[in-house]
Amino acid sequence: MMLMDDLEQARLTREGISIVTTAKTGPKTRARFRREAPEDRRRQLGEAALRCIVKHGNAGVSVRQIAAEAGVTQGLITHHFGEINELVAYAFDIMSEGILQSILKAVNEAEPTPKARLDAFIAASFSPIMMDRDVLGVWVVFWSLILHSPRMSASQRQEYGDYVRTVEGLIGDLAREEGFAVADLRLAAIAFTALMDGLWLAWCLNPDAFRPEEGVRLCNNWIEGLRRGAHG
Amino acid sequence: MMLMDDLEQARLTREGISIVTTAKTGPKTRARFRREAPEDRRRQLGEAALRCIVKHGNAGVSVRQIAAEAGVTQGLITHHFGEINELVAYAFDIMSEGILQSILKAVNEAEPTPKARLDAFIAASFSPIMMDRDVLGVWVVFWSLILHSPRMSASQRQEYGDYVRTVEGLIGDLAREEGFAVADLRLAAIAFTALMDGLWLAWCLNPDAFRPEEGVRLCNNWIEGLRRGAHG
DNA sequence: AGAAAAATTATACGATCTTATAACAAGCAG
DNA sequence: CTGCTTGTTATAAGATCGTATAATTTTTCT
Repeated sequence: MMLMDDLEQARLTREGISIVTTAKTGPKTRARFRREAPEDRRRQLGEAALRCIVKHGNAGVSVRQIAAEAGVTQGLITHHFGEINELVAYAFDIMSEGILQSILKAVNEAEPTPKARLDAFIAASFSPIMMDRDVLGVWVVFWSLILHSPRMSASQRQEYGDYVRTVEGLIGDLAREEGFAVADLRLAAIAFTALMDGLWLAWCLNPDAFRPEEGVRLCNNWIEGLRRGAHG
Repeated sequence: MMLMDDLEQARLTREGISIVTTAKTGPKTRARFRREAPEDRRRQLGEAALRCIVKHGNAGVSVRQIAAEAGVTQGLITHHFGEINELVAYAFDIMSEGILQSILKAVNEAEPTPKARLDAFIAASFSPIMMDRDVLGVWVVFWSLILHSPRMSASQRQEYGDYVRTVEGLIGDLAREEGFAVADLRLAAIAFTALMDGLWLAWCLNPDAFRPEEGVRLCNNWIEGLRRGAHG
């Protein structure tokens, strides 16, 4: 999962020392540990959760597996998050924010014209970082939770809103620059978002269906329809 | 889950008799049962699986829960499907086929003009039967399996192909009738499918984002773009 | 230095899950 | 009516899961 590479860090490998010393020093030695700021620990656990979900899908959402992945004991998750669902929701926030930031970075590095910025947005959305089945694997787990958990649902509403507003800005700027009209900017942004998400989903489920470049072209065609007043 | 209503049947409620009679007749009484044709039983189990997934999401995919839902014992699932994933894959086939048939029925009941048929297709895709979060709940479980199981992946490829070809036919007929050109019909169908799926997904995750009628309008706008040569 | 606070380990408990296996019963063939 | 096939129940074994609780170590603060 390429998106995660940035986030990954050298993580604490739990020392087997306690086991070795147990025989020597006595039966009551404990594993040594480093105490970390709650904020850091929470993030470590969140990233470990993402890695587990990538590797094992829904089955990866487990206190024991995530704790092992993070190199800590199970109780730590209870301590920092209370119940495991809270940890997963936190992981969802990390993931969402990471993706949006990654795309926004590409947009802001483009030339400051509306067209160039929109192109960068589309290109970033179909870059290898996004066209990754593992990312869908994670997303799918989140979706199923969103449907049942109010906490997750609230996060999703927030992230989706941010995303659509971003698209709204990009499209609005283009329309102003090129002088065409859009009847309902918010709805147009929703449609464009849906088109991109739908293409991404279809590709992840069946990468043979079309090539990413074709996805980019189809998005540009939608923009072309907007230019020609299809949403007037 | 409205789509399931058609499939639901009065199901065997397991008699507690065996427990009661145990005290009277002796310790060795067994539950009475009806023997059914493997084909029937498999379908019953498949439908029970769908009901469980609707109710409990991923957690519903469990031998015990599905067996209880179907009013049989656990061993029966092992007997008919071997491992549980095979049962879920079977449930996926039932579901996919049901949805496509449901939409095609609406299309074929419309007036035989390309425009009317396409309208019916869109309307059916945004009808209350489809705009149901429970349906996404089931689909999400399937997607996660598609990513990991070749068996499920093969089914998905087949269903997706059928779906896109249907859209291709509808759009192609309209283009011919109205006399506009489409450069790549297959790609256009993929885009339109993605737009509809993306809107459906967004709505299911967050029903407050837009109304189904607005979804229909956004689809029509896309068609309007096609008319105006955005995909030429 | 020493005590208080907070992070972390360690462990246990009860529930649920998957799979395997043996016993039983329903329906069909003769 | 009898016996065979197999759908079905019943039960057990072993793994894993979530959460609670107590003991211990690290860090901080005075």
